[in-house]
Amino acid sequence: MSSSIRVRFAPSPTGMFHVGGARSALFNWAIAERSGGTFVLRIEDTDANRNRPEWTEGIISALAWIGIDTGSPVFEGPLYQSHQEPQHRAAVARLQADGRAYHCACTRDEVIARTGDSNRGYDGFCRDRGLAEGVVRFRTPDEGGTVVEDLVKGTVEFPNSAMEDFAIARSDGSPLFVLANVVDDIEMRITHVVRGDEHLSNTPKQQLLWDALGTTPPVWAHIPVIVNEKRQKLSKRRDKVALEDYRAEGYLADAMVNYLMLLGWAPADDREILPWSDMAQEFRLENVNTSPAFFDVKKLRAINGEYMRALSPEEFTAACEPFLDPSWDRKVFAELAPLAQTRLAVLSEIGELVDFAFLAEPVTDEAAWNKAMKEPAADLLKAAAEAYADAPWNAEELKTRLEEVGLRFGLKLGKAQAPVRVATTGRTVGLPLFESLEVIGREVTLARITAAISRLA
RNA sequence: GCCUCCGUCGUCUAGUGGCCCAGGACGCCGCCCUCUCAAGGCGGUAGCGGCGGUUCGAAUCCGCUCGGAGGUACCA
Repeated sequence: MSSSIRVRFAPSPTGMFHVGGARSALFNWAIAERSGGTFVLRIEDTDANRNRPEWTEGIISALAWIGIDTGSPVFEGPLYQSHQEPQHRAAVARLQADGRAYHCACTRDEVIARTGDSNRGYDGFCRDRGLAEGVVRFRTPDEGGTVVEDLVKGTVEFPNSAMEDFAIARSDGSPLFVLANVVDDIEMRITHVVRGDEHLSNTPKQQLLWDALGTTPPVWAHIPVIVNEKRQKLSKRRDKVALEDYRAEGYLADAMVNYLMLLGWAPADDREILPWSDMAQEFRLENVNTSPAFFDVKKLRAINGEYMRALSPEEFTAACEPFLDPSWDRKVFAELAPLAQTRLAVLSEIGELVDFAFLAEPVTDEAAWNKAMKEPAADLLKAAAEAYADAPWNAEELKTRLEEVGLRFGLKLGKAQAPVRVATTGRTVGLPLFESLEVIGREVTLARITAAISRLA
């Protein structure tokens, strides 16, 4: 039973991979992987995607980034849905032959004129007229309710009286999305449909169609949507939702996956940081929350930081590579990288932390300069330059010497280091100073201190 | 309008009648450590939308109410 599971994942056809879609994909992936089932990717918008293959490419590459590999044995796809295939028309015809659907010639205005209510749906006027043309409508049950058994939401009952005879094919005969969607799911032997709960309201229609087509409906699981700080569903226009953007900013895929899985689900123990293998093993749709979750970048950053600190120095250095200027000396960077590892939340911040070591002149932050270069900065820098002129060039010694210099001015190291830091790195905050000086060398250090002295003069 | 879903610290959550005067994590605040900034350690802040029931006992069950979200096309 569980080995025959086939989950369907349908990213939205917008050419951009939404974080909500990513989470949904991950949930699907987890249950498919754990049960040894099949993950079916379907891009639902036929026309848009047929004309823009790069959109599909983008989605596949985003999926690959978070570990959903198109080469995996439990992956099947991509599959485009077309609602113009023969089997869709055949299904419409079958439904009509079975008396489950009928032609209707009413216009919207006619319906409103009859019901006197623009809020109500179709009134069933053509139900028994035996027409041969027009839109095809599905004959909805008059009484009772349609019960959707949902793994996440539980038992949800929709009164049939609130469901109009909805259209399944246009008057030109072309099948509509709802119908095609169900037909394809049946054909692909989908057993589990896991999607955002914005689809819950349309589920009874689909379920009716599954039944009418003589097939047992799949297991439904409607997961809560992800919302913004205003508690609205994440929108492409307002919110930053493209998974690709987070990759570009320097979030680690593992951290992203971990965070996304935590949105609406929590492992049994108190762990929040845990490997994918554990999550996939423990994940149950039944344990997914029912309420919407806010996408909190602050927490994402914190988790990303955890993952970055857990990296070995080599892994961290490698992870930084895409965010480094090509001209920077990688040997020098390798020395600096371990110092930077605990000091950033996302990889894209690496540049501003280490650029001083590669540029001819440090980028000087004026506010930092004004703050650090107060009396007796000039004299202190002169003394430091002297002390450093003949110092053995290692961090330990550089620290000791500056400490001594500071003492002469009645300053502790915390104060005394500030002018030197700004002179050599351009900023008041940054990597450990003396290790940094060791890396850039005596010549560069002295040159920068001298330059600062003359600027102060 | 009608239908459906949702409502525990600012945020993500644990919690399915007593173990909860509600636990963890992020954030925030403070202290320690410290060459700056981080990291790390320690401590703190803050919550069951409201009202009525049921019960010896309710975050947990029921009703109402308020608030939020989504759906409702000859769109996909």
